[in-house]
Amino acid sequence: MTHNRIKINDIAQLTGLSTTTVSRVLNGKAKQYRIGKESQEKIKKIAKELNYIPNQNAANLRTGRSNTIALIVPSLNNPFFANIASNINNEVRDKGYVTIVGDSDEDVATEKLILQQLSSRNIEGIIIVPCGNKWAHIKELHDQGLPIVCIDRYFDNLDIPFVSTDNHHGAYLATRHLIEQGHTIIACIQGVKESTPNKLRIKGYLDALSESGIKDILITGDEFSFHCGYIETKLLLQQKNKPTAIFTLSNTIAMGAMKALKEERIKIPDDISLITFDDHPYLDYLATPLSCVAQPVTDISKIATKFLFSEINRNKMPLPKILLKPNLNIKESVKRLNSRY
Amino acid sequence: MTHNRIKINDIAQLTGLSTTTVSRVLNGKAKQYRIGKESQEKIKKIAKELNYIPNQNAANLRTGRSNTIALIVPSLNNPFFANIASNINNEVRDKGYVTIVGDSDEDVATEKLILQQLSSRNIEGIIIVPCGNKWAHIKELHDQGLPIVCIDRYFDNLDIPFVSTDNHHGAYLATRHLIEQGHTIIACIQGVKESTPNKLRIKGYLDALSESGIKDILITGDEFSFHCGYIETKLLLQQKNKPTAIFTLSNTIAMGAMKALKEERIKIPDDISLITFDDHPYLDYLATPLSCVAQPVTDISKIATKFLFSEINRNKMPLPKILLKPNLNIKESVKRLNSRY
DNA sequence: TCATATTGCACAATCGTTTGTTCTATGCTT
DNA sequence: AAGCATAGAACAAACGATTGTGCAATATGA
Repeated sequence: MTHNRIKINDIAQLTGLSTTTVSRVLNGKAKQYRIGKESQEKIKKIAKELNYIPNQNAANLRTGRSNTIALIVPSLNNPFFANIASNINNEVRDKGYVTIVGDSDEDVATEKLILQQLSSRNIEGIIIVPCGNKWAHIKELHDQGLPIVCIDRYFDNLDIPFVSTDNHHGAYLATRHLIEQGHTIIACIQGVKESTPNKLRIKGYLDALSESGIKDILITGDEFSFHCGYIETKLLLQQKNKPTAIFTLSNTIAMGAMKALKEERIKIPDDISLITFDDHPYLDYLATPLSCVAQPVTDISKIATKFLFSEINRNKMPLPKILLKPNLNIKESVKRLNSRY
Repeated sequence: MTHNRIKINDIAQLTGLSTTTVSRVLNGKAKQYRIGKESQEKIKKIAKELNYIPNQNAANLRTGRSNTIALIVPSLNNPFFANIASNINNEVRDKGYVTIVGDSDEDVATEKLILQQLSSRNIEGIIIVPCGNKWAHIKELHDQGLPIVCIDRYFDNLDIPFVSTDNHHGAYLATRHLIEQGHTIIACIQGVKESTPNKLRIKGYLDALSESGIKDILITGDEFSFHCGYIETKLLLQQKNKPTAIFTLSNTIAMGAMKALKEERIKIPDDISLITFDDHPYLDYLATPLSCVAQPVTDISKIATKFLFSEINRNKMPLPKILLKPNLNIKESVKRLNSRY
C-alpha cells in the first residue's frame, strides 16, 4: 500500500550523511554520538519537509520494543470495563504507546486465543481483567518475563501483580448497610464463583451477616452477566423465604435483576431493596437510583498503567499487589425496615 | 525480554531443512512449492513441539502486512461506541487480526495524534468515528491508499466510504412521533453542528415540523456530550416559550438532560416529554424508560468490518456509502397531549 | 538411451531500522 | 614537530521473517 513512503535512507541520501547519523539524530542521540549542529539541523529539516514517518516494525524488529501494550477485558459492553479501557487508553497514548484491545467475551478460550495472537507481536506489557479463574496461560507469559498487571479480577496466590478494589470491604459495607436498614434476609447474587474478587465479596457479605448474628445465607449465581442476574432473581422470587434485599455482585447482574423485578412488577425499594457492586452514571437516573459500591476506576487504571510502565522500563517498583478502598454510594434503592425491631 | 524465543531458523536446523522450506510449510504454501509430505510433517511436528510463535514484526517488515487494524472512537465511555468497539473487536479477531483502539476523547487534535501514531505501524485499515468535522488528516491517509471506513459520523462530500444510520429518517421519525402525540413546541438539543449526522438529524427534525406546519423551531447545543445536554436543558427550562418535548440527538446529551430535569424536579413524561437518538439497555430501567431512535449497531459494525477487509484484500466491493434504517423504540417518555385539538 | 519434465528443496537478497565499532580529520599540548 | 585527544561521521552486521530464482535428482517419454 502506502509504500512510496520515505525512509531513513532517503534522508541520508539527501543530506549526504549516513543512515547511522540520521537515525541517531532522529532518535535524540545526537549529543551522545557527537553529531555536529549543522548536520542535526539539516537532517531534522529534511525529515520534517518530507514528513518522515519511521517504520515501527523495522525498529521493533531491531530493538525488540514495540511501543505497544495490550488491554484485555471480559467485555467492552460492560460500562465498567469500557470506562477502564478509556482511562487506560488515554494514559498509554500519552506515553507514545498504543493499546491493542482484546475483548475476551467472558470466555477463557477466547482469552487464551487473544494472548496467543499477542505473543507474536512483541507487545511490551499486558493489563488484563482475567475473565475466569484459569491462570496458566497468563502465568506462562508472566514467567517468560512479560510485564503483566491484573486489574479488577486477579489471582491471589500467584506472583502476578494486581490492582483492584478491596472487595471484601466493599461487600462488607454494602451488606452492613442493608443490615443497618433492618434487613435480615439478604440474598446475594454472585459472579464467577472461583474468582478472587467474588470469593472476597462473598466473604465480606458473610462476615457482615455473621457479625450481626444473621443465620440466613442466600447465595446464588455463577456468572457476572445480565442473564445470571435475571435468572437468579426470577428464582429468588419463587422462594418461600423471600429476601427483603438483594445484593448483586456486579452491574451486569444488577441489570438482570432489575429486568426480572420489573417483569414481576416488584418495586424497588418498596417491595425489595437492591444494592450492587459497581457504579455508573446511568444508575442515578434509574427508576430508583441504585445504591452501590463504587470502585475507584480511575485510580485503578492510573496505578495499573504506572506500574506496568515501571515494569517495562525495568524500574523495580515495589508495588506488587494493591487494593484500593471502594466507596459506598447510598442512593434510594434500599428501604429502611423496622419489622425486626 | 522473552528473547530466547525459538525462530524459524531453529526449526530449520532441527529438521535439517532450510528456512525457506520451513517458512513455506508454516505458511500453508507447501503444495504451491511442492514440499514433500515427509518434510511437511517433520516441520509441523517440531514447530508444535517447540511451540513456535512467529515474529510478526519480522514478517510484517518483509511483507508490509501487519494483521492489524485500528478503531478510533470519540469515547469508549459512551456505551454506544463501546458497543461498536466490542462488536468490531470480535469480528476482527475472528479474522486473525488485532485491533488497536484509539479513544480520541472527542478532540480533533487527539484524533490527529492517534492517526500519526498509527501511521508508523503499517496498520492495514482504519475504522473511525471521526470526532469532529475536520477531515483533512483522514483524507490524507485515505489518499495514500490506506483502507478507511467511517462509521456513525462521516463526511458526505468526500469519497471515503461510510456505514451509518439514516439519520434524517431517524430524526424525522422521532419528531413526527412527538407531533403525533400532540406536541408542537419541540426543542432539539444537537451535537457537533457541522457534522454530517447532526446536520441530517436536524434536517429530519425540521422536515417533520414543517410537514405539520409547525413554525416553532428550537435548536440548541453544540456538542455530543453530557455537559451539553445538561446546560442546554437548564437553559430551555428558563424560556418563556417552554417546550413540551425535548429531542436529544445522542444518548450522552439525553443523560445530561435527565440530570437537569431531575434537578428541577420536572417529571418525564408528565411535565415534559423526552426522546433521544441511541438506545441502550439501561434506558429500559430508567425512572421513565426512554423512547429512542435505535441505531442498528451490530449491523453497522458487521458491514463496516466486512467492507474494510474487502478493501484490505483488494476485492473491489462496490459498497462505498451506506445508510441503515434506524428503529423507533417507543417506550414511556413521551406523553400524549391534547391541548392543541 | 537421451532429452525433457517434474519434484523437492536451498541460496541469498530483502524489508527499514539500530548500534558496536572503526575511521579520519582536526585541534591541542608540550 | 610529534603525540594524543576529540569531534564527527560512516561501515556493516544484525533483527527474523518472506520470496524470486536456481539447481540438483529423479521420473517420464519417445
